[in-house]
Amino acid sequence: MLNLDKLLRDLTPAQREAVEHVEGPLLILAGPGSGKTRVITHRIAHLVAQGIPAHEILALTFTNKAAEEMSGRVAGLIPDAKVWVGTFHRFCARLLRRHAAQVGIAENYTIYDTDDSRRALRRVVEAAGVDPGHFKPEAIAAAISWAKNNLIGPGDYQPRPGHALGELVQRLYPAYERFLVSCNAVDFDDLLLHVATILRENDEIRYSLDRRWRFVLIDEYQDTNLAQYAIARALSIDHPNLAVTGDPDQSIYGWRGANLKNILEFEKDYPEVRVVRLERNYRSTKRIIEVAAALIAHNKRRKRKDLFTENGLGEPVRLIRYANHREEARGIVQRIAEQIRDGGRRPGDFAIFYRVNALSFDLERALREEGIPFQLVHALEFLQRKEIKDVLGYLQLLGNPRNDLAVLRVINTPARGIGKTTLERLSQHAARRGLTLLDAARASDQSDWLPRRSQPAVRKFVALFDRLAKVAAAPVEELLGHVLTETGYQEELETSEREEDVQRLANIQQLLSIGREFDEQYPGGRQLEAFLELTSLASDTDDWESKNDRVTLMTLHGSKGLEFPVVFLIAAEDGLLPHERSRDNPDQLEEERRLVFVGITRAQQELQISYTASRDFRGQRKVTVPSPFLLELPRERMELEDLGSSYGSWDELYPDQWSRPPAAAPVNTGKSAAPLTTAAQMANGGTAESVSPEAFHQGMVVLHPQYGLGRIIALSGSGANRKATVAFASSAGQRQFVLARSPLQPVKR
DNA sequence: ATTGAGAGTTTTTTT
DNA sequence: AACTCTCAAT
Repeated sequence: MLNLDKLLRDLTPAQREAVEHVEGPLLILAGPGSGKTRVITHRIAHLVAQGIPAHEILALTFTNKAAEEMSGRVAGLIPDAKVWVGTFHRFCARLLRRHAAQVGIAENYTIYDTDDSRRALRRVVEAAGVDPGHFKPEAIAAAISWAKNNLIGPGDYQPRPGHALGELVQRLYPAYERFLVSCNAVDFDDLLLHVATILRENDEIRYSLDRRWRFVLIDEYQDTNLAQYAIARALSIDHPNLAVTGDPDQSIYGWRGANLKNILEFEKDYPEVRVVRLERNYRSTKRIIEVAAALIAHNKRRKRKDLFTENGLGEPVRLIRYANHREEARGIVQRIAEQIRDGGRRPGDFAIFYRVNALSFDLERALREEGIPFQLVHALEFLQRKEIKDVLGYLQLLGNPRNDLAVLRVINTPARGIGKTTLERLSQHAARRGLTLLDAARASDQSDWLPRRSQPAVRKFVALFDRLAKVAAAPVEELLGHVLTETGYQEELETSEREEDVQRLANIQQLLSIGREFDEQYPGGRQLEAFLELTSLASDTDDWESKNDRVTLMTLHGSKGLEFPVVFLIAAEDGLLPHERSRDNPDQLEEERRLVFVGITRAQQELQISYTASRDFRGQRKVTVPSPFLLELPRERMELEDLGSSYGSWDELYPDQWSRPPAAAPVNTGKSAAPLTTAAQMANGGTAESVSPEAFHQGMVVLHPQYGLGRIIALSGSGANRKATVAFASSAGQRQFVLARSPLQPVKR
């Protein structure tokens, strides 16, 4: 039996309070590194020790990675307990299998990933005869996704009057949904929306599930959207034992519909809630926490939380400017190499974070050259590859023959002479008769609506499908083998000389071994559905392994929930951090700040933030502007280094800040926004006189009364038409001015 | 129907 | 810079 004392030992009073809480709502506000996962897992064990049946406990996370971590640690505490731990999406997928009929689909439905969903939408747009010229499918997809996340069904979508895109969405959303239903398919958002709908409309089901899961835990609650909120709520009405953990300061999924309100107003929904704050950080040094706290203090929309640590002071956080992206990669890799050689570090101690995946390239190369092992954690890569999706397409079709989208994908893959016109005929006939594409294909033989010479190819495809259907119940690896040989896919790749096909073949081998692993875990065959669910809800982020000793490269988003002894945060440049698309919206800007906060707080012992003087991005070389967030850091207490001075230094923007040695006196970190204005005033010397447009030149540092200091990055025209593009150090970003009429002043030095 | 060249566009983040 | 998509030629 479980030892209660052992569970509660070594916990702080706050942690203990959370762990010992049994009945009723609970809100755990947990700062980074505050032992949150430990508290959750211990609480689960404690509940079980109190005699609560493990199968009544449901723990929901957002990522598979978090789910795995949690279930592993629960298993460590209570080995055989049947606590259900998983992601929201997986949980909903399971529920939906059971209750699919409630929303008009069958239980063997297919889950469309983002790519499938885009294809489906494109087809719907085409069928509706909408001129795709003006509206990007992306925008329509985003609007539909937004609606679903906010529990707005296809029939309820109300556009703002006169809003052209909205009106289009109002028309296309129902059509898109009809198409999915006809394919017996759902997209990611549907998983949540359908389940929320079932819970809302069917009180009997709702009640029984509420009772079935008497204790519900939700991790990263700050990332829940309205649909997830509704699900959590519906499961906690008769048994309001809902425990949520989260940190508003780490909410970085607003763009996916996450609603910060859910956590900020949790206390309104459950007035009798017990709130526990975990503010002490056990992960990082004081220096790191100091920097993180100073940064996040600039956010307005947040719950005040005091971050502190009793850990040692540690080394100062480094802020480095490199000349360019190559130098940045080289510098970081050299430092890593040194520390592995002399500093007693291992490759697995290091992590490098960036805002966008495209930034990983130089680091990969530098690491490779230096011979340091690394792992790239790319969001979607493997499972998105064409060859993988093609093969899985066959599997999907076998599991769900109504899946027209899968038919479209595989009917001519590999090429078997079924082209656009044939497909057009098939689709038309299917639409006329209300058939699935597969049935239409079946009916095409000897028909009068498909030309004789097109018939044999279609007949062959149908025969292929039937052959495969006979072995569909085989173990996954075997089934994959059948697909590869029967379709001729493997042969096509094997006989090809092309380099990329060799790679593809290797990827297919990889898929086979995933299938093998799956079979070992779920022996006996007949597991096609489960395998498909696994592959469509998995992402490459999941198989990040802390145990294999490699330098980790990932996006800031991917880093959430992890920790590393040494962290490098690169490309702290305006336009990238904050991302240019987030810059103009205050809420989004705060989210970008939280993103940096998340990155910083991953570091246990050392942290280095860097940016460059110039960077090649998307094939263009650009003079960069440091991230405005850097101005919010307590730079007096950090170690500053400029390795890019040959490019003309940004020193001139912050003369007092950069050249002065670190201040001796402690500085109140909450006020670091001030230096900008101070520096600006100093730099300008307080004078204002009108300047000839010709006095401005490329690279010059200028002052704008509103936006502060900036650098001229482009000039055009002459005389009264002379225009300048200025990159500001503040969050104003880049702006263009007609010099003759602008208040811009050259900065005197 | 398939292939290849050229044009145009991109990704911010993930289930 | 790399990728995808479109369009024309075979």
